[in-house]
Amino acid sequence: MTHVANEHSERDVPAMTVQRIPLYLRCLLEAQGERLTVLNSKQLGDRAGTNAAQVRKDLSHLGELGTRGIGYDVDDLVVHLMRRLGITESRSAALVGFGRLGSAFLGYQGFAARGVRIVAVFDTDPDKVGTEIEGLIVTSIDDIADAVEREGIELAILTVPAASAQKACDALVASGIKAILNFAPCTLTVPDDVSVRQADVAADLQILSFHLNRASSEGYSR
Amino acid sequence: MTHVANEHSERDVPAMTVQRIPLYLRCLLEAQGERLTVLNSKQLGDRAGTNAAQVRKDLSHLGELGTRGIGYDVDDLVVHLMRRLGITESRSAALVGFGRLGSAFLGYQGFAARGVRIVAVFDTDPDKVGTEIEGLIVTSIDDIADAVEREGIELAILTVPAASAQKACDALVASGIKAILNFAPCTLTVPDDVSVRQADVAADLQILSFHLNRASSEGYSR
DNA sequence: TCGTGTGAAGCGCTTCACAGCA
DNA sequence: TGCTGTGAAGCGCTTCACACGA
Repeated sequence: MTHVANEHSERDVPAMTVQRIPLYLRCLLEAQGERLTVLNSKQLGDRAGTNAAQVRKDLSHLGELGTRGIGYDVDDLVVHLMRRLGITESRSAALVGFGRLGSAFLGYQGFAARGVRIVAVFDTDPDKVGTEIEGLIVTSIDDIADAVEREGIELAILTVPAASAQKACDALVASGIKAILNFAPCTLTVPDDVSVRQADVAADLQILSFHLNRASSEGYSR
Repeated sequence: MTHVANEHSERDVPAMTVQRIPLYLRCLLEAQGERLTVLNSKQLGDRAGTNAAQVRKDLSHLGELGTRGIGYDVDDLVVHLMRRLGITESRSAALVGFGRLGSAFLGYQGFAARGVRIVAVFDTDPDKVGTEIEGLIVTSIDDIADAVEREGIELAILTVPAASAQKACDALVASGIKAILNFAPCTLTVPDDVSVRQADVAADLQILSFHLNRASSEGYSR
């Protein structure tokens, strides 16, 4: 059952480290844009809004990626982080819910550079099904299982109203999707092998509102 | 403005507890809709996707809000959590960046029930300034300081491209805003007394993508 | 009796400080 | 010399287990 792990390639990465990998990657891509070839942990920490010790500890969970006395090679680290995130080839995502928010994501050109492509759009509304948008045709959610297999879809972005989110989620799970980003303000029930991330904008605003109450003391961030 | 500290009304609330308060509030409002008057910690934990011990510990940080042997009064707890979040009166928010994503938030009718109202819209694009939308008129970001004072704006939702996010952020900070929800994929630099929450959709998708890798390599054979 | 509130134990993440290596 | 990688210490969050009170 146990595989031989080359270096620590299959060692356990702490959850908080996983959440920061996309942040580091973004900072490294910025640095690439500035023609920087090497960054040390202090520089990367400053860009990411953390600190040098955090950066070193995080990256050490992924392997020995730096050079003592020098720092981290930007290009190498970009490649390594992308591989860890599984986005060396773009991941294919389905957009479920062709409303205002869904349309905004469809029109957003920034996903490609971050390793994600929206390759299918689903909705339940018969008036929307058949609409062409960004080269895709809005499809009935009943046809999702076929599309998932045909297009190799692995991720879903759920932008339907809260009232229909669980139903749409069930359809996604039934079609074999194992990762869902849910923008509906409701708790989704899924099997253990399916990952869900909750993106509740109103909740974020409420958290910020809480901190406003304690405006006397110093502010938080993230 | 300081209240007499009855019980622990101004005691320090752990950051993780603050993040769950909006979740509990949402679950309680759902329960209200089902005409439930009392919930115990197990029931609330199930709805929120956590557990009974977590609920009791979290709520105990806010005071003695339950009744032993019974549970928590739904209406009372709703009022208490809303007060703690500072949304008994809606908070006024500015939307900065009238693009696809910003338009989606403007059209979203769900914020009102969560205690937040968008009362002003800003953009830099002269073609967009002057547009009327949802009863609001898109205003130049240069006029933000006036609007913040006039409308009592305390929150900002930043939906501009990454390249102009820091500039818009600086304008918000200069106008006195102390809480910013940033959808641009970039790190914002702000004074210590300003709270920023980062909402990076692509990063969320990358985190989900990471977990897809784990699942496939850890999975049972077949 | 039942369920909350809470000290204490358990656990994981962050920070520190320095050994190790280019 | 300079910076990474890492054990260890520090800290905060979660979970446990039970006293307390309605």
